Amino acid sequence: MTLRLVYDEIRLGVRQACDALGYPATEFDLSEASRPEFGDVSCNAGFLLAKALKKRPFDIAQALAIQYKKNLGTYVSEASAHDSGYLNFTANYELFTPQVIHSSLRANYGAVDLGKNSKMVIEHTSVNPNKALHVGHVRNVIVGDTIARILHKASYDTSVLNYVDDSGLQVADIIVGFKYGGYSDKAPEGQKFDHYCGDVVYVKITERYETDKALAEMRSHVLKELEEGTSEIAKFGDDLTRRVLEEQLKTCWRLGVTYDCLNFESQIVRSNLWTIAFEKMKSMGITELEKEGKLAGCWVIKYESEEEDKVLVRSNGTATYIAKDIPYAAWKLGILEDPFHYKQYAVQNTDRVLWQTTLDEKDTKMHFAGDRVITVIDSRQSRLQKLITKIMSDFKSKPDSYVHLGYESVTLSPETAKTLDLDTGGKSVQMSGRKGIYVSADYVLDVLSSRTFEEAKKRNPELDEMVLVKISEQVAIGALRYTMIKQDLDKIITFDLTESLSLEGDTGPYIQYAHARAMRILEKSGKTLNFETSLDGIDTVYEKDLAKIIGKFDLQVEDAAKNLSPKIIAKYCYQLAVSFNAFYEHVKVLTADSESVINARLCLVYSFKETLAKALQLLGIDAPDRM
RNA sequence: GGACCCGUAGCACAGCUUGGAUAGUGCGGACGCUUGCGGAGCGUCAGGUCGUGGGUUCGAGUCCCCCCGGGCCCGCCA
Repeated sequence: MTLRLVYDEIRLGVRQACDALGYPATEFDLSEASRPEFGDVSCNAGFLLAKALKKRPFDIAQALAIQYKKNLGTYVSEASAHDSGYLNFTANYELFTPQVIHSSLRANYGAVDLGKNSKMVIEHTSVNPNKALHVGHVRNVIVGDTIARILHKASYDTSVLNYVDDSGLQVADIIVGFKYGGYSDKAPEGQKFDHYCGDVVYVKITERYETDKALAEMRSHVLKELEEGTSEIAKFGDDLTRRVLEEQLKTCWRLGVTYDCLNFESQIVRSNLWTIAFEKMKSMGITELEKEGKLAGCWVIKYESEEEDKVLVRSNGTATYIAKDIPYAAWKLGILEDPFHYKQYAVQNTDRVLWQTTLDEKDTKMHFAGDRVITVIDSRQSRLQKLITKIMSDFKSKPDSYVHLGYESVTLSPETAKTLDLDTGGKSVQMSGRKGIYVSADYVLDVLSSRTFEEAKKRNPELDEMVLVKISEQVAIGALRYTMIKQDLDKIITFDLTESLSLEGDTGPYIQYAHARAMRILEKSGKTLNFETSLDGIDTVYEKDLAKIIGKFDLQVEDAAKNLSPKIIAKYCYQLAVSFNAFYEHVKVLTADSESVINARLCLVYSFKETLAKALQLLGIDAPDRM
């Protein structure tokens, strides 16, 4: 039983009332009442019928309310018309609250069956393996991970992929650095290898290209060797990228993010996927050999919707970079025969196996492809992604099987830029790995973690150091993950280091704190909760509001999954915490008047705690028992 | 030149998909709340011509168009 049932009952009841009054059928909407004094659910049927019936919305709502009240049903206690024309309903909380509490005890509470167990592939992270993750990458990682968690809750059978671009220009850059630039391929003591590669080798070698043309030429040479994959350089590169990748993954795992498979670009290049995809495109007429003009001799993709033709194969016969993206996208959708074998890369969180692609026939066969694919990439790539979406919908002859989930970038605030010795004249600045303008994810986590450690220690001086470290890490990750998810994907996040340390207001720690408070009440009560007795006597506005919000968890999951909008769950967690804090402040639990009320309130607190923990889990945020 | 995104209080955002009831929240500012289940909390107040102009509608922050401001993308690079 959740709020959904109340909606369903009202929808049916209003339809019946319309029929009884002889009103025409109409697709009215039910929505949450905008203010508490309007009740719980509002219906706009009055407005919609006004024209057809030539009556005022209020009169229609009034008639409907009277008709509806002849049979109030189970979960509605009041139906009334408002002057504005809305038809408002109030839930029957005597019944609703205990039933919501019972429902919320289910392990899979909040789950919805949108996906029907269909295969869904989510690709995210996909950071070039030549540097450490910075806060811009973190947005990708967290958005992707949260979407995967939400879709899993919505009954999709999800596979999470991380694409490793180990044969690209950025990797070539650091190889040049190590092989020809004189940099040691060991990081200095105390520095992670990915940081060393990004902070030192990548940035410095890029600077040196400016003056050292010979070095710059080595880059294209190295790139060619990487693609061919047989030389000593390629072997060196392979070893190198795996060392960087290992460090990058440590950062992701620290954030609570796990994957199912690592897809190496070098293997896509060395497999036959491209040849097959190219033939398919030719036979479908997606690409044509240009006969004249400036693109003469190139295979190009022509789409009327695009103003420019896109070169797929150069006049010298070599393929452009989309020749890597197209077969990979097709592979993700299971359109092409899978040339890969798979072997175990690691075990994450004690039980989740991370696989990796191989071209070794001795390894096993697996299936990671999906009926639908979501690719999480920065919206700066939406031009290319639009093209791939189009090609995939032609391949699959289903328009929405490939989805580019774009998001705006993370920029650095002028104050934070200053800490990197950058004067931006009061404007925020785009991060750039190449130019060394970024704040690394590990650094932010470390700073946050030590800040939260101080705070936790102050509050819990008696707790063991190791316990405090664990709590502060949970809170630090909660803080970072929440800031990355709470606002809309198409809004730029201006990252400010000082601001990110805030633990008050609309933040992850605020929400976690509500959970810790609830936990402490339950602990302190020392009681075994009795859910089987009548849970009445909890009828203050605070308790009703809390029950209502607990009761709409599944509706929020559905909304978030349908719209691929992780912030909906973030807002929901915040709403839960706000409602609980109001309850906490105004309603006494342990010192309530009677044992039965104490029990009922404890049950509500337990229900809240469980629901918040489940919702936070969708955000990959731990719910600490104390903090 | 063309494509896409953003513009709502001092700052950061929600609300726009599906048009209706006094436009919400956080930070910052002012003031208050703890012998009580933990103050990472709660409460009160101040602060908004929803970028401009037009259109559609009984009704527009929400839909349509023009314009203005900001961002970002547009290679036989990857």
